[in-house]
Amino acid sequence: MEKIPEYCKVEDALGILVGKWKPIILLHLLQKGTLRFNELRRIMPEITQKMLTKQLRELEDEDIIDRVVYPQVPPKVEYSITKYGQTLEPILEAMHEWGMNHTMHKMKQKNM
Amino acid sequence: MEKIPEYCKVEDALGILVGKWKPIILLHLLQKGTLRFNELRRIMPEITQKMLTKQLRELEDEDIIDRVVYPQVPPKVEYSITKYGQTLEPILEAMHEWGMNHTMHKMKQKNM
DNA sequence: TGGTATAGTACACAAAATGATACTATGGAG
DNA sequence: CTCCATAGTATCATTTTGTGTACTATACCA
Repeated sequence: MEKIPEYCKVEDALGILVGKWKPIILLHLLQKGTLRFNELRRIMPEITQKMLTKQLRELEDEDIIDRVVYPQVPPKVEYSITKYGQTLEPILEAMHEWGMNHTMHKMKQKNM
Repeated sequence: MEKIPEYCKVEDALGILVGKWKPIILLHLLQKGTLRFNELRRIMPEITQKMLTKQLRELEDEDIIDRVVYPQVPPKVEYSITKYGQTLEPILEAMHEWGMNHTMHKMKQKNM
């Protein structure tokens, strides 16, 4: 394995990926391409409006997702992954797959 | 991309990977194989003792790292990645690499 | 006229994560 | 006798994250 440099870059990656919701939001966006605010809410019913807004803003600030506002009433706002955000796909995919196997691992431990 | 199942497994992966410190601890352990408590502290001077202890315990509980206590004074405790923990390597590698590129991305934005 | 839908914001509050600092036990070195 | 080193624990303060509820504007539908 390659040596970790003095100023460990992994922390930067984390700043963007961590939080209870970001990876899930990103996985859904990767999957569907584009989603409106309330579509995201319906997909993740446990997240509050405030949290969703906050996470989306942070991802937008980091240039991971795009936010397009249509001047309509009722409002319409579409979110999608930026080109740059797509570079996160390998990490998200790896997490997703690992998560699956991890569930199996736990089931074994508990003899389910 | 494959469809995300009802009960999204990514959250499980996250429970283990998130936290400001876990991926960094794991990367160092992957790199060095085995490290003592204070060696980890020296490598990551910003982490507090309490946090390091906590993160290590959590990783141990999840069967990601091993903790071996040598009955000596002063105490000696060695940490290493379990076989199961090694399955996280692809994620950690992906994060590490992405973190590097992300730093470049930011430098470009700021014209550094 | 009243209800529904959208994409939020504002405020009060609770809970969880993280941080700062001090403290412990004890063998060995000087 | 004093100080150092190790691998922690204990306590308190602060920061981040999350929850709950109420509120907004306005086109469309009945």
